[in-house]
Amino acid sequence: MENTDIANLFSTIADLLEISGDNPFRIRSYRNGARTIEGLPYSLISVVERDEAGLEEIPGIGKGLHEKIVEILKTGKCSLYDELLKKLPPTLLDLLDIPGLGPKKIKVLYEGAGIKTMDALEKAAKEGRLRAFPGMGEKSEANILLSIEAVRKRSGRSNISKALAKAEALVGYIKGIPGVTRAIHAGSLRRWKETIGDIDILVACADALEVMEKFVTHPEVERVLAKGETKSSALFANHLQVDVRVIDEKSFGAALQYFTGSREHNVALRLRAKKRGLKISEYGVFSEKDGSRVAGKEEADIYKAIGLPCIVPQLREGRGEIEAAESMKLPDLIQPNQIRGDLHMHTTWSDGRDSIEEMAEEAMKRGYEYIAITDHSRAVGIAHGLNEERLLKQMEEIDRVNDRIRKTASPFTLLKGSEVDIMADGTLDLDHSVLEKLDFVIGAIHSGFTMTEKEMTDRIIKGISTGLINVIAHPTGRLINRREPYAVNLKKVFDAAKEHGTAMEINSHPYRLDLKDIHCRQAVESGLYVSIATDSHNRKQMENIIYGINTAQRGWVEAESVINTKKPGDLREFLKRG
DNA sequence: GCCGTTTTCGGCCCGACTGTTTTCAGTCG
Repeated sequence: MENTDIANLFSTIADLLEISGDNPFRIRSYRNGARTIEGLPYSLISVVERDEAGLEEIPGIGKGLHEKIVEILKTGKCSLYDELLKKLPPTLLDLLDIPGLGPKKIKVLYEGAGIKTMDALEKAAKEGRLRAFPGMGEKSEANILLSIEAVRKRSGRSNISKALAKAEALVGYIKGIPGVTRAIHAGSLRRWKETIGDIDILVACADALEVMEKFVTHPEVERVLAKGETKSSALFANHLQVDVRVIDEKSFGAALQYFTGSREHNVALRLRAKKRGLKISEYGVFSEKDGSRVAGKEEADIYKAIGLPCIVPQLREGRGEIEAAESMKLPDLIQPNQIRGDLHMHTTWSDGRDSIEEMAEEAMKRGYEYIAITDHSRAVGIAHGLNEERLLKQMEEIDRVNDRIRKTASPFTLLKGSEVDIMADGTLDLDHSVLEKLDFVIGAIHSGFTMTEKEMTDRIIKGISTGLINVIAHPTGRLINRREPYAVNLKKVFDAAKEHGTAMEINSHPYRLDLKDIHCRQAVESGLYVSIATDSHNRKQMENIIYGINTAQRGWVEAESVINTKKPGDLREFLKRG
């Protein structure tokens, strides 16, 4: 039972309690608990093993959730969950995915007409049987049918890179509408979350109705969900929902803060405001006494009004950032200009598209001081992975390129590296004698993803224990929305990595982001170094570094934990092996 | 179910939009 499993269980319990009409605040407690657990930088198992009482030190976990966590960890079951399932069929949870349909209506439909599946709901809507229920009419039936269709086609949350591209295009479009003075995307996208449910765009303008009209008639709009004076929503291709809100200049900062979220972060801020006799809304910070405006125009002023330094969007997840801000212990987050080089990339020697020199040129354009060339090893046959012989030849080629660069009086350096496969038995794919000649070795898993957790963990630890691996590439092997991570005990991997001076990669490809945010935090809190690298297969992909940096920021990573912020000499010192 | 510089009970963030309503409940973020 990992934290994620317990968090998912609590989240499901919250949904079931909601449908059963339970106390909304009890429901919120389970939701809060789930979020908190998901974001913890350590495993609950370790807490319970050490001292059960430690659970209640975690904010949001009280007596009730404590007992349930212990029950789940000890028995693998949760009696509350089992009881709820006796009363409510789990298929009702699917119905919560239908926009416009919430727990109250689902309960009524289930109890009144025995509707418990998406198919049954569709049938009832088509037959016009839903309009018999209070608050439902023909229009509700039509909307439910449209929404069911959308849910069936939907592929889940969008990858951040897709959402960012769409958001930037739409912000450009809106800025082109006459009278618009400001437009910016907010929401989880501004927090750089790895997947995005919908895009929020805030607009300041002279004529709100004009903006709303232009937005809902955008040529790519597939369906308008709502259109009002200050808020409109529309579905775009790939079922990406976009919400546009028009905001007064004097409230813009408050709205930006509010719509950037997360919800948990905002709830905590509002609670804090309330204790100080203030009220925060998307319109500003107001005195509860006389309703006078205290702040609103700039985002930072919202935090200032409640006695906090401004917290960057990447940290606003309700994972202890407010407490850290309060005690002036916010992390000094890694910044893009602190990255001195990229330590994972491929060239035409294996499956990359560009040559060693082309990659070097691009890196120099980016202002880097070094990069590591890390082509695949022979096990990745499909990528023309290098054997020892070809790797030795490539090293000679890199020496030649380095010589040519040195003659231009550039301080730029190429490091000779390899992304060597850690084989199923934990041995490395290339002779140690050759790997020892390299400046930089990345160890990676590219096969045998279906191993058990123990097998995979042992495999990686055995690789690390060779003492030859500087960095573990994409440590969980996941592809966002495409492939689940392989089973691995990261805690044990981190321990072994610490012992052998191995760093963890934050792979910056937007479909990897591996380590992910919370794992980054676990890694640096375990005292590990990370390498923020792009795994580029062509020049252009080097720009993906921004996704890795933001993932690191979401994981509270500071520059001192990132090996590629080191000066070339310091990096070489760090890379020296045992 | 959680929590406490108005504390162990009685609160718990705030507002817009829709569809069905003659004043509002449900949903969403």
